[in-house]
Amino acid sequence: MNVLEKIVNSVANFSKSERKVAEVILANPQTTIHSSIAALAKMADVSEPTVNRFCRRLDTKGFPDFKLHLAQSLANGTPYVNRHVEEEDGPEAYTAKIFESTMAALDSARHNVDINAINRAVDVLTQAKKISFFGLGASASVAHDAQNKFFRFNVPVVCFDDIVMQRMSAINSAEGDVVVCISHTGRTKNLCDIAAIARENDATVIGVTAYDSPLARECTLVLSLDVPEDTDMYMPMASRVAQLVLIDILATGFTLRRGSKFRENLKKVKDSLRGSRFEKKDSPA
Amino acid sequence: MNVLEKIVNSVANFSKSERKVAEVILANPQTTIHSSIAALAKMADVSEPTVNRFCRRLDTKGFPDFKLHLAQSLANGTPYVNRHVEEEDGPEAYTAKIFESTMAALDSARHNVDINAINRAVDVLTQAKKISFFGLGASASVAHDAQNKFFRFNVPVVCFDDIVMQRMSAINSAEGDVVVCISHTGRTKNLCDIAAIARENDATVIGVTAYDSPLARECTLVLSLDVPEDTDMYMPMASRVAQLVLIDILATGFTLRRGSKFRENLKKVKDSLRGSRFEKKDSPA
DNA sequence: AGCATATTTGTAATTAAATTACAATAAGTC
DNA sequence: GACTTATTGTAATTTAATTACAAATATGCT
Repeated sequence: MNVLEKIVNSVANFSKSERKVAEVILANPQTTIHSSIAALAKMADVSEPTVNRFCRRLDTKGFPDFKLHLAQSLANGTPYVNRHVEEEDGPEAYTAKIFESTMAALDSARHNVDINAINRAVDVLTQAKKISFFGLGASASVAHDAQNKFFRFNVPVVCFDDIVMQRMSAINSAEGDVVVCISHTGRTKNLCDIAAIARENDATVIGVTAYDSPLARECTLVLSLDVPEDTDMYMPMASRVAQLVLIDILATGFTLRRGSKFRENLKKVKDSLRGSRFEKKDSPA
Repeated sequence: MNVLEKIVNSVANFSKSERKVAEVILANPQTTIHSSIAALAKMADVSEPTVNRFCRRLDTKGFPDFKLHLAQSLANGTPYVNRHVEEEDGPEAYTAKIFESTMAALDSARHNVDINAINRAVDVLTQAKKISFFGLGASASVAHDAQNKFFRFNVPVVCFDDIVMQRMSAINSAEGDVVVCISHTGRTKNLCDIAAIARENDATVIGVTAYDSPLARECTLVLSLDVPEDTDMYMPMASRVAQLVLIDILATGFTLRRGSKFRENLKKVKDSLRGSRFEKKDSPA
């Protein structure tokens, strides 16, 4: 974990003097990495051993080691420690924070995805007779996006964001069909029902959802994205971006599995759009 | 510039012993940042001052400072190397690459967005009588997502992914209405028409599209995301994620502008979903 | 080739920095 | 209010890095 975040998170465990050190470091992290322990101690108005103890408390070997960790945190372009948008944030601040928190969420997701599950999902998808993407609310747009991607593969693909249509589609599913249910929380009752119905009708159900959720229990295969919940905003944000990236990954895996000849097909689809577009000045007539 | 690159580039200026140091560092950079000057000197089979001189030659203040620079290089240099998915990539490789390229695209977008334009867009949106989101193809899912977000604000918002509906909606727009047109390339003819029609009917048209594009020229305000084109895959990937994040930013700016009382409204919308969901075990009854 | 100069490299001394051990102070508890 | 525990600082020690200088090696010139 990012050292800066770690400082913020463990501020509760700090003593009064250690907190002073934390404040100084958070206020000028860039200066800190070029300071000696003596200089930093002076800035925070504490003694040198206090700074040293502060470093140890953050699981670093000592002050030099701490500076190393800090330098790495800063290098990743993570100036904002507190990524949560706050009341008084101006456009610059909230723009940066949202970009950063999204990137952080993706990074977290990246380290948590189960590659084997992805591989199996790609397996299943490549062999599907028909692929259905179901999502409700915020996840509906992810389902649409998935449809847009898989549609290009010239595979029978449908997408519904309407419970009734989803239900009908699920009831009509058969062996060899793949149903992908998308839900961040995995607690949407209707979608759980759909998953159950699809399974009863011998379809393979892939859940893009949280592991330990009612929806997950109804699925044949679960693709979980451990993205930290966006607690402060009352909207799904980062989690949904992670879902989209997961769809990208599945689509990519799909094309790779199908081989190079198949990819020419993709190009054809893209070229077909040309008529509906204005030509680029520099592109061939 | 990255220190590792710098070492490679200036290898010509090094003396024999310095080159030995360079080799050892390049071979195990991760070890280097946790070694003392003595340990490194021993590994390279040179004296300690030689290592120190080596550091100075790379415009660092000394060995500790050099380690700091090296740590930073390792922090951001390593992951985003080869971002393009290749034929022979396994699940692990393409998963990592897609996550990384998406993150890289977001990072690039972050540094290129025009904060002023965002601020003006938020201005316009907060004052809108009605907001319409229009997108076609891959951008349609972004438009849906935007609708889902702004709908929660209890603002009149519509979203169409159908040219005919978009056209009718655009013709019916009036002063005070805001139309947001989403298109990565900005070259989709139909959408350019829609933007023009909306403007003729006194709506404010915000374009989430490329700066120098036909669509941009039809808009009142352009929000451009300079995301490197996804050249190898014949599908829009990273660009669309960046668009979503931009929508997140606009929505966030919107809520901040509307003040805290308004945010209670958001909570109400979220709570309203509770009935349709399975309760979490640990949540209050 | 041989001498002289310049450059590179290493040894030892010095200095600076960080850590440890311990004492003093402050906070909390009965 | 005295005792215990935790926190903080002072001073000593250790460790690491740097400097100064000397030896060795290489380079150039007659």
